[in-house]
Amino acid sequence: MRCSIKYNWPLLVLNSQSMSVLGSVVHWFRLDLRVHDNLALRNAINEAENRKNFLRPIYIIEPDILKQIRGNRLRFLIQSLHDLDANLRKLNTRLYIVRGKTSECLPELLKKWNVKYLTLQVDIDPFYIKQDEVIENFCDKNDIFVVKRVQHTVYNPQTVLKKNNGNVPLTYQKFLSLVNDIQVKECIEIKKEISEDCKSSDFNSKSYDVPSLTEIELDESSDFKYPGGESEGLKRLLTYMAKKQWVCSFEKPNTSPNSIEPSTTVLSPYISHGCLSARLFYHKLKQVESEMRHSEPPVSLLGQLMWREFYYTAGTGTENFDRMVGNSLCTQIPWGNNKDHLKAWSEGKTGYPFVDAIMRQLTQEGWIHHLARHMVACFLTRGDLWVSWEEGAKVFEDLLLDYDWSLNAGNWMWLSASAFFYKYFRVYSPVAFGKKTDKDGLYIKKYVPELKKFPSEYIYEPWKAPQSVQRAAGCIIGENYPKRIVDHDKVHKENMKKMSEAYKINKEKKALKRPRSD
DNA sequence: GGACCGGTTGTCAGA
DNA sequence: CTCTGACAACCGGTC
Repeated sequence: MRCSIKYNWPLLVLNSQSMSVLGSVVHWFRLDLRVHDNLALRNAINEAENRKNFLRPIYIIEPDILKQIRGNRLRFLIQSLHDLDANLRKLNTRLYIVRGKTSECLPELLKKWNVKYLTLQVDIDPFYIKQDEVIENFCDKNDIFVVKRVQHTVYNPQTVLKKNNGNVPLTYQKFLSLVNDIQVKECIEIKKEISEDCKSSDFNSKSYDVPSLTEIELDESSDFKYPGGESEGLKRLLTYMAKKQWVCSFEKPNTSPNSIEPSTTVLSPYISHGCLSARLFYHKLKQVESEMRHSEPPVSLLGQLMWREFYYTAGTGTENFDRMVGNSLCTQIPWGNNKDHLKAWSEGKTGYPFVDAIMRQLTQEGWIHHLARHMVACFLTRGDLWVSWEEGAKVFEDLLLDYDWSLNAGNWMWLSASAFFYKYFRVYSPVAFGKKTDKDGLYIKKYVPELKKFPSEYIYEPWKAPQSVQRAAGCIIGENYPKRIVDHDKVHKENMKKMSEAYKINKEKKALKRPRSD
C-alpha cells in the first residue's frame, strides 16, 4: 500500500555543520509539474532549509520516452518543464534535468549527491508503482528517507476505498455518497525565496538544463493551441473561473463535441501532467458555486472533476484495470482482430467523415471533446468495428495530451460497455450524432479537407452523393476519400447480438462464482 | 431472494 | 422545436 510517511525525526539529531553541508534533498517531479499546491515539494524545501542541505528538484527524461510518446504530448511535456524551471527559479532554486533510465541513474545520483531525503508524489499508474518499488528498496538500504504524498487527486483513493469496506464503488452516485462528508484540505502555498545555502556548486551547470524543442527535433516555430506548463494551466483556470455564469450553468451533455473552438475548458492536459492542481480546481469551483445557483454533478464542472476521482478510485482498487483479462470489473467480450479496421480508425480513414474528423483532430491537436471520444470509442468497439477497447486505449495513450492511465482505461471500458455502463443497445450513429450540433458539417470540412466542397446534404454520408456531385466537389469517394469500411446500419445490429451473447455468458459465470446459500 | 429504481451524454418516428 | 415511446431490456444498489 502506498501512503505518505510522516517525518518525525528531531532536528537535533544532526548538528554537525560539516555533515549537513554535504547532504542533499531531492524532490523528484513526475506527474506534479507545478510549484503551487505541491506538498512534497514544500517538504523538500523545508527539509533542505532546516538542515542547510542542498536542494535539487529533479525530473528524469528517459531515453525511451522520446520514442514512446508522439510529438504533441512530448512537446507539452518539454514546455511544462521549461515553465517549471522558470517558476522554481523565482524561488531561488532550479530544475535539474537528468537523462537516463530511472532505475539506473537515480540510485547513482542519490549516492553521488549524498541524498538523505527524497520527496515525491504518489502515482497509481502501474509503470510508476513498479519503478517506485525499485527506488524505495534502494532508499531503504541506503538510509534515505522517502516522503510520498497523495496530491494528484482531490481525495485519497485509498481513503475512499476504505470507506467502502475495501470495495471499488461501481457507480458514480455511490462514489459521491462516499466522498460527500470528506473535508478537502486547503491548498499548499510556497512563497518564500529559498536560502542561498541550499544552492549546490553545480547550480549553474548547463548539463542539467531543460532541452529545447529543437534539440529533440520538435517544431518550435508553430503556434500551439495548448502550450504546456503551470503558468498556462493557472491562466486557463482563472480565465474560465471568471466566467461565473458559464461555470454555474455548465452541463456537460449540452456541450458540443464538434464546435470549431472547444466548448469545454481543456484544463485536462494541465491536470493530467500536474501543471494544475486538481484540488485548486476544486476549491475555485466551490468558491464560484457558493455565489449563485448552479448545476450539479454529474453534469456540472465539479461533476467532471468528480468523474476523474471516480476513475482514480476504481483504478487504484482494481487489479489489471487497464486490461480485459484478469480484470474483475470488465465484462469478457470476444473482440475481433481486424488490423486494417484498427489502422483505418486510428488514421481517420474509415469513410465516415465525422469519425475521421475526430481522429484527425486528435492527431493534429492532441485534444478532442469528451463526446467526440464517445463517438469514436463506440465506433471502434461495440458500435461498428468490434475491435478491443485496449487497442483504442493504446492509440489514445499515444495521442492525447491529457492521457491519464486510470481515466483512459475507465472511459474505454465505459464506452465499450465493458464496465460501469451496460446499455449496449445505445449505439452512437456516425451519421446522426454529429448533425445534432453541426448540421452543415463545418467541423468535418475543417479536419477532412478532401470533403471541403461537399454540399451539407451529403457531408455526413458522402457515399450517397451522385457521381456528378462528387466530381463537382473535386472528391471521388473511393479515390480521394475512402469508401466506408463498414455499413453501420447492418453491422451495429450484429454487434448488439454479440454483446447480448457476451453478457449472457458473463452472467452465468458470475452466478457460478456466487457462494450458494443453503 | 426479488422487485424496483435510476443511470452525465442513442436513435428514430411520430405527435 | 420539444417531448414521447419503441427499440429491447443492461447493470448495481437499495429495501
